[in-house]
Amino acid sequence: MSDLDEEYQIEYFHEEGFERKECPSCGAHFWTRDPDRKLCGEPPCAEYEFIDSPGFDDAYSLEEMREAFLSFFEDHGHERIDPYPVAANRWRDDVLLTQASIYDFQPLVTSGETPPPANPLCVSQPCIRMQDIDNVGKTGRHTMAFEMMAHHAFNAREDVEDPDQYAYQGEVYWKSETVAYCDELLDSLGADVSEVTYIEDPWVGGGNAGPAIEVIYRGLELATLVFMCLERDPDGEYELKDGNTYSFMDTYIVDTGYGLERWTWMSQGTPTVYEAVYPEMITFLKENAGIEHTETESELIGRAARLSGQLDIDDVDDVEAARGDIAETLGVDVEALGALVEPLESVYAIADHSRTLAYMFGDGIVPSNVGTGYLARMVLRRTKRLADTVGVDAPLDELVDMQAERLDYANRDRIRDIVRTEVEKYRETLERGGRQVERLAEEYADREDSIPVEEVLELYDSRGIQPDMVEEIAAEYGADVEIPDDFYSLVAARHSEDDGTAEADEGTRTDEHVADLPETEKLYYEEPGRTDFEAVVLDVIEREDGYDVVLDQTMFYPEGGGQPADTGTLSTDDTTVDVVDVQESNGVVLHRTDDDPGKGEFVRGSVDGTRRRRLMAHHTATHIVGYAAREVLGEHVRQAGAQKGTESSRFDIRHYERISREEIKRIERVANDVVTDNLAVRQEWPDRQEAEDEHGFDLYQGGIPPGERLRLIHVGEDVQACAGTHVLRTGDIGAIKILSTERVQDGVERLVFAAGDAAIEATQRTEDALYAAAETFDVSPQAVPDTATRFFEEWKERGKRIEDLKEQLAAVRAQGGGDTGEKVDLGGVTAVVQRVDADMDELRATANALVEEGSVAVLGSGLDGATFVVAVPDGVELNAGAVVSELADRVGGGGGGPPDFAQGGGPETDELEDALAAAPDVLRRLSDA
RNA sequence: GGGCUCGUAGAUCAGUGGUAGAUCAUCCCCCUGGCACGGGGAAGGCCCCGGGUUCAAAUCCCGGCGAGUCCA
Repeated sequence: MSDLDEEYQIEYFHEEGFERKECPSCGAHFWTRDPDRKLCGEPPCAEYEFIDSPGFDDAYSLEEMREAFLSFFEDHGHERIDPYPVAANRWRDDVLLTQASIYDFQPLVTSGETPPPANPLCVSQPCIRMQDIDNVGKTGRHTMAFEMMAHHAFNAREDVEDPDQYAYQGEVYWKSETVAYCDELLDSLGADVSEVTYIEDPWVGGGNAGPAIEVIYRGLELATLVFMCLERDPDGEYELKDGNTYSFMDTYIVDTGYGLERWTWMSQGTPTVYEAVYPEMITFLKENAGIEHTETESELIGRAARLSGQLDIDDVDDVEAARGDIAETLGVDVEALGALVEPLESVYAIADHSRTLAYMFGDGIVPSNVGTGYLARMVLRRTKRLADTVGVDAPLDELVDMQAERLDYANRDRIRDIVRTEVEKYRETLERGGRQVERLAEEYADREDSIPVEEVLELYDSRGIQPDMVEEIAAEYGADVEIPDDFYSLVAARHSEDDGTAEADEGTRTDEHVADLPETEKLYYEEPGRTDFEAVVLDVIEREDGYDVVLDQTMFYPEGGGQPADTGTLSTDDTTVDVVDVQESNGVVLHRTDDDPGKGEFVRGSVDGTRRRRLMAHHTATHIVGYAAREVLGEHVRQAGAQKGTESSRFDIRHYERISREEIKRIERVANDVVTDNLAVRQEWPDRQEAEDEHGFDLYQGGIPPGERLRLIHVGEDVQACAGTHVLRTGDIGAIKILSTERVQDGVERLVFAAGDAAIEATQRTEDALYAAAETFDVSPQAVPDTATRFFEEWKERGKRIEDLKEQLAAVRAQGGGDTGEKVDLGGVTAVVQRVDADMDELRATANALVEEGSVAVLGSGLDGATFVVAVPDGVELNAGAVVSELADRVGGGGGGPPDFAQGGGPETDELEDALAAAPDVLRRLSDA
């Protein structure tokens, strides 16, 4: 086993006379120009030495520092590229948010499959790291949103068998130049390079690894220089800190990260990073929240900030402890210090979170209960809480807009709209939740009981109510509640209880048969309207339920991109087999057939033309509906899934509100305008990088296809990467009809629509339903809504009238107006036993009326099975439930109820008379008892 | 993607197998010179929809629709 020590013997260090040392405090190895230096210089081995004493010649704003960095590397042969979105899931599906500049180039560029946009390049990449959320504001240096400035060089070894297998060749530069650039940049900004230390710190992540260097200046880590050159390999020579073994790759990549915020901070020497990067916002927030400090207070805050860099702060508990230490060092009361810095911490966090939200919404994330949308929602709610707590009364959308303006987003109105909508949703949630907590608190306060933790868990889990809100409200009502320290692990435990969903992953069956076969030539792109073709059967693979036929070329479209497979037939001179399904595996198209056409045979293929035409119409229509939805609802609208069909298709989009009927109509109109314009549908196969440069990541609405080249489909202004089959002109679609919308998830709306013939059919089905209703009402279709309303109103009126009449009938009956029943004297009270063939409501009403008269009522009905109602006036010793129970038993059923009013019945209607005849005896017996 | 909670009068919610309720809002009456308040009364319910279990379902079970929320 080797270690990576040798990797740090970098030419530049030797040329410049660096010495390698071991830090006596932490044991790390580092390189320095200063022969007298002992410590590595990184906290906790040192403290911040730049607060109030900036480390560079000039103070830079965030924008100035970004420009200084990028132009430095431009002057040194790097091409500046535009940053990627913070929503990394727009070009890769393994992560949600961009957390480093290298994310831009994973996985296709780092693996060598796709060339980088430039080589070498430099970029300032916005990133979001949610894992730091609790520390933001408290440590003075953590931010959730930041820009990682970077220069990257993509190298590939040329001593391999086939250097051309990689999308880039040769070495641009490697370790020595990388360190030299960093050193020179620091020098050019006026840093004292003799104070800079380069600490050896191997990097491991995501299956890759390599030597890496932390660049420390005046106690602050300014950059990390990573030399990605290893990949995980069970037989690898190098065992790294994650316990895995690694070996060298054919590609090796310079991956650097320079924290823009920290460089800006270093240049200004403010107490915290926040004051350096968004000073106007901090000033605004402090003013808005009415935070003012005397000179001595400010001085104290500055000293505390300086010390906080020295402490190794990893979580909130540490922060609490750290504050104690700081207070002690400064000789002040810990609570006084807290009162002084806590509002400031909130202000810092609000500024940072607002910037995070501006990035998120600016890059098109829509709040949701899933994915990046959920993260955005969490950040927004946290920000709102902080603002409320510290007393910032400016609306949140204004705060986010301040950051969006600085970041130069074009869609600021949309961002504000999203924030306002989301804040309103949160307000409603809080209001609902608050009422719920109040009720609960009142209940437990009345019982002089404390609110159990289980209730608090339930409130959080299903209603999103923070435990501290429960505490607060409970206190108002004088109810006790204890929130355990491990509250959030209790929440986690709730969710992990039924984690036993076995992964029924039968493994991707990489077909051995397919591996040796040539890729099938796809004819459907050239002439999508053609259905007949000729081909040679290259192989036939027998399957459990049929055969997979491999041809040299095919017109059959395999299932993919939400478009179902074609069906049809393959014919030889001797036989015709049905193609029931078509799949693609590694470029080989597998035609699932019901019979074996014979390997080596020459076949004529015929695709079901009607089915294909319908699918093509729906596929092109999907692009058009997407375009129309973006036109009507806004640029943030993105595809969240799609499934094409022959009768209808569904298309899911990200949007932050329910779509109104009006909006649907407008989308339909825009879509049909595109159809009427009869635009040509163009396809092209450009280089991936060029396509991304020209059209951006919105190309990947339907997912991210692999490969160096993309197939682009142009429909009017709309451009998408798409492998499906399309009509030649939009007019071929005929018509597009949106059938319904539904909310698949919060923030995801599903549009169900039909195109072409299917649209006509769908419209006809709707009309048929309307006509049928019109016929029933015997009115014109236009009159159906009014008529239905009138009928419904009348129906309700009649219901009430019937109720009323039943009451009256019951009263009359009770006074002996109707056919009087048998009277039974129970000594002091009379019981009336009577058969009334009526429904339960009427029976109940009659019984009530009899009770009003002072009688016991025993009523039976044979209307729907045998049913009984027994009612007993107040003060009479007779259990109605017991009576009913006995009577119902005689008709094969059961019954019960409270002692004064019981109901029951059974299926044997024939026994009803006998049961009623026996009732007097039952009554006498039960009342005696 | 997975879990959980909820859907009852215009609003907020009780009711958890046995006669659908409260508070506020609305309307009427009383009190007052008038108003606020107070007192009395009335109107207002496909108990989200569809199945199932049961003598009986707002209530229990299944499915759907709608809303909310937590986790990854």
